[in-house]
Amino acid sequence: MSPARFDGTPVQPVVRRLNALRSLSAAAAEALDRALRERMRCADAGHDLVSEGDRPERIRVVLSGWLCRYKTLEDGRRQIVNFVLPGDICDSFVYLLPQLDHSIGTLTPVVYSEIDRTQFEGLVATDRSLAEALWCETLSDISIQREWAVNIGRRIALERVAHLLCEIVERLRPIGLWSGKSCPFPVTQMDMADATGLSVVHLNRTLQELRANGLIVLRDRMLTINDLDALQDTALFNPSYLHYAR
Amino acid sequence: MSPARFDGTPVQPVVRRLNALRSLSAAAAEALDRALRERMRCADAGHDLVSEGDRPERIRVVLSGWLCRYKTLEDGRRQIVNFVLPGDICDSFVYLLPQLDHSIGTLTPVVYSEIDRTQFEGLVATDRSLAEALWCETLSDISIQREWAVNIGRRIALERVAHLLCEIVERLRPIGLWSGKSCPFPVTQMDMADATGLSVVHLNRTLQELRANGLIVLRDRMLTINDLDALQDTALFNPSYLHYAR
DNA sequence: CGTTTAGTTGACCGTGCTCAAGGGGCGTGG
DNA sequence: CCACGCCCCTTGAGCACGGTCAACTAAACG
Repeated sequence: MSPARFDGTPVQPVVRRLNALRSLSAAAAEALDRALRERMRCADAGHDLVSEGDRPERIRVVLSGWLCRYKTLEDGRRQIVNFVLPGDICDSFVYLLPQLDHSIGTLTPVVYSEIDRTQFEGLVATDRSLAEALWCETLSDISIQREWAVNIGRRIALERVAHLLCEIVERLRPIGLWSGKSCPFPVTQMDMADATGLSVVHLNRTLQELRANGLIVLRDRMLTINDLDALQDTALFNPSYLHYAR
Repeated sequence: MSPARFDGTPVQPVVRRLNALRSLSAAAAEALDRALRERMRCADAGHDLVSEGDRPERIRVVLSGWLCRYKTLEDGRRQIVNFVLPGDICDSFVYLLPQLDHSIGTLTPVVYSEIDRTQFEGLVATDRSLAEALWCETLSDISIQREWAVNIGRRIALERVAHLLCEIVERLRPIGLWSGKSCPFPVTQMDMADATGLSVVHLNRTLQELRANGLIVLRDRMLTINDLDALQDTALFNPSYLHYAR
């Protein structure tokens, strides 16, 4: 947790993501940048950043690393309901709610910033473009959540897994983590299973089918896609629900 | 579409729902009330209020009737991703997005109000309690959407259908449409199937199982639940994700 | 080196899907 | 008034997608 670990962790992914949704004023980008540098934190892989039932106090903004939002049923069944990538905000104005309805766990080591209520509201109050961008980010989150319902409810396993991969690629793109061919992919097969509503065994077989079809290469936590169009076709993927401006 | 059809359609469900999430000031409730009375509209059952791909211009607020948000895949598979009940807002600040990612269709005749952008922003700007309530409503919507992912991804058919019914009961309660024992339930089995990610045939059999277990009575578009605790138990239902203040 | 975690494979099984047909209620038009 | 069509619900039969259980491998780590 030494400050040294923050070296080289840029604060930009947030600005880049928000800008992809709705452009921020220069002043807003700068104020946000400053606020994010104030209270940076890190967390190891495999820990919960926040847990279901917690009273939310602060806004957290992910600067680097991957997390997932998940819920568990009494008997242990787990559903990952979304991934949280660099630049994502968890969540604007959460502290207005009495308690969290889900947990957020780290999949990798993570660097994030905390913003407390008064500082956050100060930021929002002084710049309209930031307030609008935050609404867009939230509307985009709901939209992603809706698409997950479609994915789990109406796509078959092969389409479902392909769709998950397509979404992640498109979300990594604006923050500069998609090279055009490949990206880091630090998600275990168990996580992917819990995200798609499949069993680990069947998820494994589905990945093999995607590999056999030449659609993906997935090795050593690295995902390579040689023909993204083909993968999108098998996923019935249409990126418009992400609401990124072109 | 004659004004007469609005007679007796109260504007209160919105205020009641928002108040259940976060209390509105008297001034905000009154201003909202006035705004909603300005441009009331109706729609017949079986029509789309808005469609995927539309450019959203106005905020719509449902005063009476049921709708559903849904998406369809190219080949016709349909997933209902949420129901829209009286008092629900579709959606705060949508017009910030370039286009809608899903459609909203009516299940019954519906009365709703339209609020245009400038009027809406005027309302929000002048009362902090309203702005906060709208954030709460939106956060609650995301939360519901997450729970749907869990429902479809990790609950078996019986639990899944039971959970859907439990959620609807709890959402009808604050707007006064749950009598304590029963409520209107104008949803066809096909709609329920599309909401739970099941086939119509299996949904039908699942409903019969719930009936056989004495958990529900569902006839003539009317749902009766004699032992709500028992239904919630079989659904693994925990209402906290709705974020209603007690 | 032993232990743990992640990935893989095989065999079997069951939940839920598909296809198909029939019934009941209701509105419409002849 | 009756006939027809349509929508919604229901039932049966067969099947397949995906789940469960179990065992094994390989890599990572202390």
